[in-house]
Amino acid sequence: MNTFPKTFWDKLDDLAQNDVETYSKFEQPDIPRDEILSRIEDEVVDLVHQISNGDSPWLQFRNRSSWKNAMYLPNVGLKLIEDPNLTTISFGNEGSVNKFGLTVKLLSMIYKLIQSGQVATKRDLYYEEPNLFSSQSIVDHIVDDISCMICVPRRWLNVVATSKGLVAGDLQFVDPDGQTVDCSLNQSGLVVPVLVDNVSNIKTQHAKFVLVIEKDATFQRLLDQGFTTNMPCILVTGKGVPDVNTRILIRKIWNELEIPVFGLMDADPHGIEIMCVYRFGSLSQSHDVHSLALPFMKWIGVFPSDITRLRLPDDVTLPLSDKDKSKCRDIFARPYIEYHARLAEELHNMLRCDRKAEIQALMRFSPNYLAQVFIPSKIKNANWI
DNA sequence: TGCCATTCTGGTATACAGGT
DNA sequence: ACCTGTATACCAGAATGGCA
Repeated sequence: MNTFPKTFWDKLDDLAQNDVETYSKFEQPDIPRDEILSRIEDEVVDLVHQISNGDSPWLQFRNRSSWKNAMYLPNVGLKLIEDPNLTTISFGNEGSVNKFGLTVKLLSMIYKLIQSGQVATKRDLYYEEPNLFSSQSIVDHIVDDISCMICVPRRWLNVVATSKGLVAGDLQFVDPDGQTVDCSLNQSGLVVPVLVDNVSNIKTQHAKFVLVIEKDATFQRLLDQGFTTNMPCILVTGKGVPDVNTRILIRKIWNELEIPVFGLMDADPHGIEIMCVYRFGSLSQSHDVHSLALPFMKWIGVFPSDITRLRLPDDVTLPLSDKDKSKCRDIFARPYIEYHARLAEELHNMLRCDRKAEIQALMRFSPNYLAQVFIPSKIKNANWI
């Protein structure tokens, strides 16, 4: 910390102030338990009406897998449009009768959960009837469809997923059990609490920024090297594609502490996609973009252009595979690209040079290069996207 | 019959836990 | 040291169904 002049930290303060003025903090409106229960009841009443009219019962929900149903709002993220295409599953349709049955079954399970105030993981739900559901991913899909159908975040249905992300550094909070937790005391990072909504009293002593890291390996390495003691910051990793809890926690940290959030990803199509999921939100969770997207996040690297700028040798980079290239083209087609010219430029860059690199490639220069040179200089020079 | 949309399956990537 | 199973998320392509 002493190696950086005061102006360095002042700049971060200015940046933080600017972010707070640019991006709005979203307070989730509180929907009472009875309201959620009555929304489920309404769905069931509809089914009864359909049956008594002599029709095959059906359910409708907003389609979360089509890009046509999503729009990009700058400073917000990827949002489900107001009038999206609806998917209909019906008892009378051979292709969807199975899903219809499972959806009704899960609706009843969720209703009981909310009524009794119990919380279950998606895995718990699956193992109640493993033969019926046949696979975990089917339960995952349907639960998310139900949350979209009755317009509440999944966690409010008392259905959670075990957390995957880790957090470390100068951060203290009161966890859902009421215990005060100090992340700086844990040498290898603390698992993000499952009921992250109930995390409160988020505080820090000195942290000036949050650094989001794609991979666990890099996260651990930075911790081992004492990155958080040299730089007053908070480290977070989602271990690859981030789960919902990790993204909510980062959002909460920003809400409370009002400090800049930086992202460090691989310089490959997959790394860029993960950056997009953090920053703009994912397509399949676009109905809950306000509590998930991090539009204020700044991508500090590794940029595809860094491969040539830093002259990374060929033996630590790889040519793009066919799948990488198609992933690039895929990201190009997404609605947020036209608002972020430099992001598009970096994608072009990667396709043109036909090279990708992982964060670990920077260790070619020296083991400490990432912590002592790369990250500080990116922040100092405001070299982010 | 061919087209389009929807649904399902299997593949990608990340990482950890536990058994052989 | 490897393999299987667990978790997260996303996407490509096959299979299916409705409609002109």
